[in-house]
Amino acid sequence: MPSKPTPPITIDAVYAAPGYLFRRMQQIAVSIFMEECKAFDLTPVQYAALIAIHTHPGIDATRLSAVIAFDRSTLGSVIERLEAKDYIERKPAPEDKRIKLLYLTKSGAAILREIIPAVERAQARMLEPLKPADRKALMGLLAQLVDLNNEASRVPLRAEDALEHLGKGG
Amino acid sequence: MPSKPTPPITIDAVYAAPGYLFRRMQQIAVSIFMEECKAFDLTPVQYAALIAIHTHPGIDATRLSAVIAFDRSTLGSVIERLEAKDYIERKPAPEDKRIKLLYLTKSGAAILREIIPAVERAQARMLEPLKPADRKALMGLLAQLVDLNNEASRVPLRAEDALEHLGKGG
DNA sequence: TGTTAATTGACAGTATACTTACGATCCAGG
DNA sequence: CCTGGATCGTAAGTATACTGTCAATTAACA
Repeated sequence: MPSKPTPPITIDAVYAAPGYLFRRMQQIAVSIFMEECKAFDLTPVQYAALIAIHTHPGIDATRLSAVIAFDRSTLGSVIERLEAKDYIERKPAPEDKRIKLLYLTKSGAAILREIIPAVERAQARMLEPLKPADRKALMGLLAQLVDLNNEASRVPLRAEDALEHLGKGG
Repeated sequence: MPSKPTPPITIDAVYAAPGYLFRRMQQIAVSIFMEECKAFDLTPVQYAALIAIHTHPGIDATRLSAVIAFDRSTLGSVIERLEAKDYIERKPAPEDKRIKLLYLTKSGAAILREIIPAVERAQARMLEPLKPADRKALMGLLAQLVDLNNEASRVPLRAEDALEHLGKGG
């Protein structure tokens, strides 16, 4: 059996690789999001952070990073930018001097309400080329895969654990 | 009908959004790639660039960016790093003083051969949690979606067009 | 209680991505 | 031949991501 040792080293293997397709799809998704939301000066990451703070007012940066599965280091600058735009504010926590609690400002709540239709349009456009049944199938499989691979990423999603500090945890 | 105007503004809507899942899956994919390939000091992007140069020796940076659908500006620094590691070399094109042609060095060809098993392991690990039939279904749908959305991204893939300069185009 | 563990936010450094702009160069038309 | 438009590489500026480190602070434990 002379053929098996060396797989063909060509670009076509890359095109079909899961990692390449995931990267490509992410690029496309960001591009569509930015296009639909260009009137709002909000990136996908900033949008997710705002939503999370809206859902969990008074959350701190570390827990926020767990709730949206973003890197904590990166989140620092994201928060800075949101604060500079006056969409959120940081308040020191009385019981723990290390922590700064995050809250939406009125501007932040307002832009969130306004941007939602654009975001929904963007999300719809990403899947638009597929037939409705295929969209469902793809999202189902992807949600499954992301969930099952949760621990493989450096910043696993901890949607539940992160909320105990707010007194809502079980 | 009082209920329809305002969709619920919660983090759960984000978790189910295509854009969020694509971003999350990309994070996971990069994480797995880096873990499997940490012995080689190559990022996914650098790997794809090396493969593309290996497949199309003498390609220039602009065409390379089209072949792997990477941003041209970003690619400049990627090429710099690959050159610094002595994996590729840039040679001026005699017929066009603007262009620099890209070639793999011996080190570049060697590391490519060595890293391939690790890359294959990484690609397999990304899909491992799914049943084989589901892996196929997911990859099929995703490949379809990426292809149909090709023009939506800032840097559409131009696998074929990019090669005409090499005298192989039709 | 006092030392150690762990946690939090911040920073430095590297690597993608994208936008815009600019000089050098090539090409097409006149 | 020469001017305008296109293309090439490059750079500056912004925004994610991740690694590693650090000081301050808190918690845990002997």
